[in-house]
Amino acid sequence: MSGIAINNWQDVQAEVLDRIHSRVWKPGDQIPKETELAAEFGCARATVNRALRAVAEAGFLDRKRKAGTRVATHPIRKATLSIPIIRHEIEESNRAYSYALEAASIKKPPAHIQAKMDLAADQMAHHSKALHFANNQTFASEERWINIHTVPDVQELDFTKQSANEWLVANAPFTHGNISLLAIMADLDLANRMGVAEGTALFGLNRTTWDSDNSITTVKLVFHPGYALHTKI
Amino acid sequence: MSGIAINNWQDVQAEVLDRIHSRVWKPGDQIPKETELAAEFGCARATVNRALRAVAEAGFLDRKRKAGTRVATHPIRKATLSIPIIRHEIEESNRAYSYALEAASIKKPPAHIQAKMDLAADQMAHHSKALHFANNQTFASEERWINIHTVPDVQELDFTKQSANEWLVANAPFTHGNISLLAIMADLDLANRMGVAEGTALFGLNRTTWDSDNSITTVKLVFHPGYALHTKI
DNA sequence: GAGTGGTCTAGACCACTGT
DNA sequence: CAGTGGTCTAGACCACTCC
Repeated sequence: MSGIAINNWQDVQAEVLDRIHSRVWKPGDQIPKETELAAEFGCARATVNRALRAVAEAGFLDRKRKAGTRVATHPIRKATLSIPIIRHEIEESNRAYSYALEAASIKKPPAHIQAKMDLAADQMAHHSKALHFANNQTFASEERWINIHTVPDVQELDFTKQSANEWLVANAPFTHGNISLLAIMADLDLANRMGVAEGTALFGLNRTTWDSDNSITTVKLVFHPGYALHTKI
Repeated sequence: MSGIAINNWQDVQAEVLDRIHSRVWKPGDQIPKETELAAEFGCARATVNRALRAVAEAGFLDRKRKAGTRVATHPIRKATLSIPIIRHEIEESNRAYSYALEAASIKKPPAHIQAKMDLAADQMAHHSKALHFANNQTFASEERWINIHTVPDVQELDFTKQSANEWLVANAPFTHGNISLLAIMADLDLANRMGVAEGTALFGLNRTTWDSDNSITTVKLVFHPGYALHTKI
């Protein structure tokens, strides 16, 4: 007996995780089928299914029709990263947020931006640079391109007060996007804008968002020295 | 009419996402309750629940008992990051993986490691340094501390052939852990070990894993210049 | 107190996939 | 082809939380 009554899918999940963790079920082992576990736990198969699905999503089980359910051999797999909105991140730590637009214009993007946003060779786009501050210290710099075909309204807006990101979030919903995380060495321009030494290693995040097949915006965020992204597994 | 028959929870999810995306339901709006949607779509409430739960997990909806379901005002929230096992990552790109242990010993860890692993002040730990190669080029460096109280077997092992990580994954299952992602400027030692110029900006990942309240291991991985982590949202 | 989402059940059928 | 997980249904009760 496991000693604890099983009444809901969380209990089943806890019991399953305990068996994996205590190596009753070892990595690579096939575990009993849903109907057997349901009988053992005295609950419906749907409840077992709910629990096993959750554990599989967390990466500890591999499930396949017909082949059954096996304990994952390499459980270090998925981490959920919450991508913060800069203003929220700063305000949640009780610091004062401020924002400064450095430049904004419509111009032809360089080739690597055209490729990233799937723009035609002669297509113009909205370009902007801005800085985000926490308690008047530079927190992050942002360089952004916006697709003016997908988001025509952007040409009439004033981003000196409201950040482009906040306007876009509220007014140009996206269907999907991709994110890259990388280390960046500050060049002279970036170093000057952010008030750090040239060559400083900075944490960077590139994000491109899409409305179906149409790119909306691509942004390169570079954070202050010492910034780190945290997550639990 | 939406024109497409709704037969399963994925269809419901697609329809819900489409309504959010096309702004039939705007950010902050309360959407119809589950029973109403079930009636509209001609399916069971459980099916609607399954779909809405999935959309909420993706961050596009906020759900509360009694208060109902609302469209999230800030959908940019969660990204699932798959933390790769280095050997797999290299082999999947059809490059030859190799590994070199540089040092291994039992010694007293520095204070910040003691704090990170919740070790007593006089407690010793297993320390190792290693390099990972892809096609004989340096791919990443690793510096690791292992809690010899939680994992006593580690003292009898030879990590010259098998990497510590692979042994730990198979033999010391963890219940939870935390990960930090950051940018690192190569100091002289790191630069020499990795064959890069001093001061190069490198992508780093720190991970500590736990077996309930006992730390298992903490590792600092530093990747080659140009390395980036990718994810979709 | 009442309304909404959260979950359970029992049974059924479907879909993928290994043999 | 057969076994396993994937999903649907209809109804029920529970738990949280706003008023």
